[in-house]
Amino acid sequence: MKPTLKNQLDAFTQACRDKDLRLTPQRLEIFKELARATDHPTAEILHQRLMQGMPTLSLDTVYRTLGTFANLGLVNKVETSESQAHFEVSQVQHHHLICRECKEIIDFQWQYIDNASLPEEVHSWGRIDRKNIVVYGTCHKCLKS
Amino acid sequence: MKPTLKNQLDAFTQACRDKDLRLTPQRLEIFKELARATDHPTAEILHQRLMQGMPTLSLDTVYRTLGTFANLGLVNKVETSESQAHFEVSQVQHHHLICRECKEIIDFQWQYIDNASLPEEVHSWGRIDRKNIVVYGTCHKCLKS
DNA sequence: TCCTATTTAGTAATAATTCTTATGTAGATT
DNA sequence: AATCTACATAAGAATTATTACTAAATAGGA
Repeated sequence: MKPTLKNQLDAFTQACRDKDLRLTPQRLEIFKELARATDHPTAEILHQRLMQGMPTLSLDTVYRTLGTFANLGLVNKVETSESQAHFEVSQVQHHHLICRECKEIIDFQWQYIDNASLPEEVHSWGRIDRKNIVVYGTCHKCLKS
Repeated sequence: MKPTLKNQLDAFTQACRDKDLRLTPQRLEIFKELARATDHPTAEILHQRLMQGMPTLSLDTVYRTLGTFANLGLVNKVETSESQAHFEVSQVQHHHLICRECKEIIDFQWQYIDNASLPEEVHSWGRIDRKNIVVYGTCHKCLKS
């Protein structure tokens, strides 16, 4: 069950208050744009989209803000082996499928893994906060062409 | 059971022949150095190490060569959310533990997952070639300090 | 409304990776 | 073994991705 945009915004504004983070229009817009996105945009792409409604927004602010959000756990930096970082708003636990050809990133869920407990050696390594699966392959669209 | 360095080198030279890849001293040294490494070095660190024995080796060659090897599946680019790419020689299937503090990357095995089959939606997405788990957390060393 | 610490825009700087080009060389052919 | 040629390399320049600096703007509390 995906949270509604409104729920996400409420959680967001609450998190800002909790963390003494000022609720600036830039932060709000960046968060909303990312929450609205179904792809996993890079900072640059997000910046381009936001420029429509906020022509003076700087790319640096997008990077800085995404970094801040990521530290608070409000957004995730998606692990890829690409050079540009991709972002998403933290939702329910999920994993990623990445096409080696077109680089498209798709979410999927896999409860079997979410519920599985990690091997003992991992627990003795330290404190875990996130386990994420990244599956690489080639999507049908690219296989056809 | 970890393959011996000799086995890896044989597999490497064979792969070069198969793929019409010239067996240059640079390629050989880069591969050997990476096979010998137990950490997951970046191109830059690998370059530094290699400079000991090959003072004229250029950083660009290390990047180019690692890229070539990665395409052939001889080495893996480790998925991290850091900006510098980390590399490893492809070994038996394994996964990665990454400490958010010190950024150290540790390998671990998890047969439970290796043997599990992915959800149906993933199979219908396309052809899969690798499923990798990246676990983020904080290692004991960093928890203590 | 005013104050002040935080945040931002604009631009400069740095870091990571890739490209360009002249030279070198692996490996096939003789 | 000598020659040839397409591919690979070194060196440095160029690009790309991200972060830092600084003066001006502003969120949110007094």
